[in-house]
Amino acid sequence: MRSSTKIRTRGRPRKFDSNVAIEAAKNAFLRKGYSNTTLDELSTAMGINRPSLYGAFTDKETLYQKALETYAGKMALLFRDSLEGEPDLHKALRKLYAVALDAYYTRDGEAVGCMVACTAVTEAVDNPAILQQTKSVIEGIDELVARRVARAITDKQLPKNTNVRLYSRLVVGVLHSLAIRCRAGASRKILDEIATESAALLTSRIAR
Amino acid sequence: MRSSTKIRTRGRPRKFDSNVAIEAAKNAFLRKGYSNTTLDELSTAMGINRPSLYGAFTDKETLYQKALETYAGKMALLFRDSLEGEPDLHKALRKLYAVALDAYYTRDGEAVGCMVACTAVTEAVDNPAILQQTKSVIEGIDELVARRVARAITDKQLPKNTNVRLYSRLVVGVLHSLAIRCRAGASRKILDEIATESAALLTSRIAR
DNA sequence: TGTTTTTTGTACTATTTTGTATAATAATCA
DNA sequence: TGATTATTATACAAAATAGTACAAAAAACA
Repeated sequence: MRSSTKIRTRGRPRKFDSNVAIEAAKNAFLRKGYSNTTLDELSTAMGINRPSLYGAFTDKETLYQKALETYAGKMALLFRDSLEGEPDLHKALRKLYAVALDAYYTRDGEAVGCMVACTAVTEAVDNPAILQQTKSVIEGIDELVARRVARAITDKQLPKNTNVRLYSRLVVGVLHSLAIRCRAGASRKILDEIATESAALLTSRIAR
Repeated sequence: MRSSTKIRTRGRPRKFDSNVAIEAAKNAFLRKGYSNTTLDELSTAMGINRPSLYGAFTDKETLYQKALETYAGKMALLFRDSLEGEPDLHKALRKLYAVALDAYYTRDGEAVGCMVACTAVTEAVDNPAILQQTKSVIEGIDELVARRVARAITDKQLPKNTNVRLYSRLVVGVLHSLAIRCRAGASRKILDEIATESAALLTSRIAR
């Protein structure tokens, strides 16, 4: 996972680590979205001055895409581990939602929600590239959950006639709502309750 | 519902109707969110030049708040009518989601989603007034649904021990997910399926 | 008819914002 | 050591953007 493989090349060496810088950009974009995050903020957050930033990441939009990609990759990993770590589907969903909620708050306790659900969609209407990226990230999460749901059917925790893709979209839909409510100022307590209740509803006997 | 009561006052008469203008502002803000919609765009969409716009609506932020308020009011009406028009809860939820999806597309078929879920939340992190407004709009919708759910309990369509507030938040959560998926480029067909399946799951026998 | 009042229209200002020119700097390579 | 190459730092340019000054216009009022 190291893109900054230290093969010494010519020229003056960079003062920053590419991955660390993207991480910082990600956090900045996560708070205010693409167009509302200025290059001054990015430059400060990343500890890189403007020309170096452009030299390394082309422009603001490319940097955003890279940051979103990084964010999505990390979330997908978290989600996959949560889902696959629990043999019981109900527990797996509870874990999924708990992990998501943890990620929806920064270390400082600020409620930022999800970078895809809460900020990327704002840009999507006027930016085809971001729309496409947003779409495929969401589909990726759907697919991730679908694989776990298929396993639950094999394990006889869900009926055989379950519509896997549709059911998975409902599971993921809870993540969307949690993200929005988080960013809209709901208390963590309420979000935990919603998460718990959703996991219960989705794994109750009748759920198809 | 007419704020532009035509009591002739002194001075040069306005060339625009206040409600129509706010409607236009609402549509503009709905597409691109608060900070990404410029005053030139607003001015053009509303058919009002800059100084008149400021004279009538104070500033961009006040106009946004007014537009969001208008949007929320209209959606609340649509939702209430949908919910209360159907005696059967399952049908009421289907109607609710259908009405929502219709609103999530403009007349031109553009997928804009929900002004609250898809764009207001972006601003909420850095704007306490918008955060507060977003929060209370969502709570208002929760409350609206809660009243309908309470009736369903009275009508014995849901068990007496149903946690009304929590259950209602799940119902509303589906709206959040539909809005996000809409704006993220999901097809109308898939959204209809999700809506249908969600209504079914939420009114299956085990749902508490 | 002339005064008062409010809105309109044009043009402008100050600020913010994205992106870049240029020279100095720090490394490799021959 | 000197040439080459890539990055940094300062400063700047061009465009966009929120908000406003001011005079002309259009109504009511006396």
